[in-house]
Amino acid sequence: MDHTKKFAQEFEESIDRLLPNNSVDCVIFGYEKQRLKVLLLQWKTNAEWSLPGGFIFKDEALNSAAHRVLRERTGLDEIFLNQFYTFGRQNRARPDQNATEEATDKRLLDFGITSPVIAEWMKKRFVTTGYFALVNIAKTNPQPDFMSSSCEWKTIAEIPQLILDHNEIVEKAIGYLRIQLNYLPIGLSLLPEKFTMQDLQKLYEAILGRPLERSNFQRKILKLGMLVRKEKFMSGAANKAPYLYAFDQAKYAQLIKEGIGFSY
Amino acid sequence: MDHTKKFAQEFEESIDRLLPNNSVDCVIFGYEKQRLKVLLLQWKTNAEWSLPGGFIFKDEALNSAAHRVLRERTGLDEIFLNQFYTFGRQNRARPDQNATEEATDKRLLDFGITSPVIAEWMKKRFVTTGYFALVNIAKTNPQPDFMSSSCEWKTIAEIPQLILDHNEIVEKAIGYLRIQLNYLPIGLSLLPEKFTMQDLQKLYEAILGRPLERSNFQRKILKLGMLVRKEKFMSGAANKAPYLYAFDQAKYAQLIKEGIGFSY
DNA sequence: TTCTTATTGTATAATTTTGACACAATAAAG
DNA sequence: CTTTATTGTGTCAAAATTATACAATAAGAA
Repeated sequence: MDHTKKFAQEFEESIDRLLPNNSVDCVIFGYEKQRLKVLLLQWKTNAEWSLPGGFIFKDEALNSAAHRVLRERTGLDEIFLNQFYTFGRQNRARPDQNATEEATDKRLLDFGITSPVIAEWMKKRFVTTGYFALVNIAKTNPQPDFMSSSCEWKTIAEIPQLILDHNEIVEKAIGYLRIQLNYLPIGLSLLPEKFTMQDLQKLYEAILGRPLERSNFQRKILKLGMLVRKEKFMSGAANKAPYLYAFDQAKYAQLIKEGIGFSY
Repeated sequence: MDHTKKFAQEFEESIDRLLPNNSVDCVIFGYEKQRLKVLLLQWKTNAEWSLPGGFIFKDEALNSAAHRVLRERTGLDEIFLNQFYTFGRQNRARPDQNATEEATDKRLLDFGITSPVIAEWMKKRFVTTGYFALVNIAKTNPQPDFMSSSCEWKTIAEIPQLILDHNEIVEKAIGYLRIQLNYLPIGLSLLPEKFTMQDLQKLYEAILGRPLERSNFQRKILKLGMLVRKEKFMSGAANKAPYLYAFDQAKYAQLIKEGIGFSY
């Protein structure tokens, strides 16, 4: 019995313990080379892309399910997950995904779903709750699960067409990320332990989608008192070397709790 | 056949058309006599209080269900509803509501539920999505439905113990109302067409839960340019009569879209 | 070595916003 | 005509914001 079949059998057996009509999807943001990225899974069977998502056990809280699903599908554990919106249209498939009975059956076969029990489950209507997370790409090593051939970080511009309404979910996640910027531990979660002021500024610029004035950004951030200055960083470039900074975690946590009170 | 039985029969017949395991609950904010209020329903059968909530039809979007449920249960229609959070603990009952089989059966009887089909439905686990709305109390006349003996506006301080986790839902709604203050048409939705500056200030104070400095509030609000000054308001009180104001709706809408950018 | 280049850390000045308070104007009651 | 409570507006210092300037500096080029 190959891996896929084994997985299918295990999933089929677990269906009785799942709460019907509900699911979770995770938008995992990472930051690398001054670019904001999102973690996507590609299906083994038909190479389509999707967000890491899954179902809820009958005896499991929605929030716990989000953490478990993310761990099972990517290996990422103990990360900050933030619920942001619940997507509940009758037909959450994209308009171009024909929803006739035959088309749906054919699509399930594309995904390698042959078991009638699983097919019946997958044909249900699911109301899905979106969570977003912020992770430091360097510190994590996501691994695709059985169903997925790969697990890739894509910049926002690179995001391909995703299954169902997952593109919409990503867009909404970015919107909430922006609105909640002052209340989220953006820097601590997304940056390496030590980073330059430019790293931090580019991160904010990536999230806000607009440029910020360098010297004013530096002054305002430093005035918050949440950064500790470390040694200089010799990049090898022909210009003045920037200092590295690290977060004063206690102060940062407090500031985030109250909301960082300025406009970038 | 009395009303309650008729309703029970109708509900029983509709269960097949409902999406299991999902529900919506609405936190309707109103403003009256300079007090922020919430609309609550009281059950005919056992006098317990709850938020107006209900279920989703299989062919209905989650957001549409929220509008329909609100209309059916209170008569309120075409109001601005804003999704804010999805509550998904395994057991959403309050800790003091004993969850043993017998206790649950007894509780359902308290609510007048005798049909086994309805009882089975009500025993399911429901993940509920919370919506909040802002309405002008003077313009609306909510009416309780079959199941409810009354439909009352309660100030935040007056809110009694509610069923399930509804007290938690109200608290979370107020939290989101505060955070999203600058992005919501608070004034236009909650105030009458013409209002005094004090009305507006007290509204913001009620939402924020803290006093604001009168003259500075007036200066900042007027500077936004979203108010049109009307005639004076002769209240009969022994003091200088205040001006009435109305919203410049186009400008207000634009400001709300971008987010009103100042701290109160 | 010296010059050049790109970037960094910091300073400065003009402008705007905020917070705290002052005060004359005024509607109605005594 | 005086008193009272509240309103519209003004002031002023402190703080924040914006735009700009400029010396310091790491490394490559001359």
